Amino acid sequence: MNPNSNSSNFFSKVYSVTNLIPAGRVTSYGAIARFIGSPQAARMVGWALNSTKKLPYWVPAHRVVNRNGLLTGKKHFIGNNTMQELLLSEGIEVEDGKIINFQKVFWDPMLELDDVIL
DNA sequence: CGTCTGACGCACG
DNA sequence: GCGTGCGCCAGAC
Repeated sequence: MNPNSNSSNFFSKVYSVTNLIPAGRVTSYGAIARFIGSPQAARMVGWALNSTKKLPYWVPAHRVVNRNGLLTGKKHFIGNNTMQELLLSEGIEVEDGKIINFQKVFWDPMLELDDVIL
């Protein structure tokens, strides 16, 4: 874990937090960005997750959506519906590329990892 | 080294 | 409540 030596600390934090997202829960790019200390770098979170495709280990990038619970990054997965399928398989209700009970399944690292220092 | 782009988020109208 | 514009940070050209 934490193979950050290669990448910037920013990326490694994104990977670490994303890996801590429990199955059946999701979080947002902005939430991660805030947690790692760059609240205005939400776009970079997505950028970092995009590069997880080439990482030697698995990162549950499908558990990260935008603040509206919209699966904005689904087109970056192998198939057009891969992201939604993965979420559905974890018990997350998704309809037309959007998480239904987003507020219910939302996992905020600021609250769950408030005692964790990356 | 300058410029464009992008899995976002927020302010405005 | 919805569409548009702008700023953010890092990487690719």
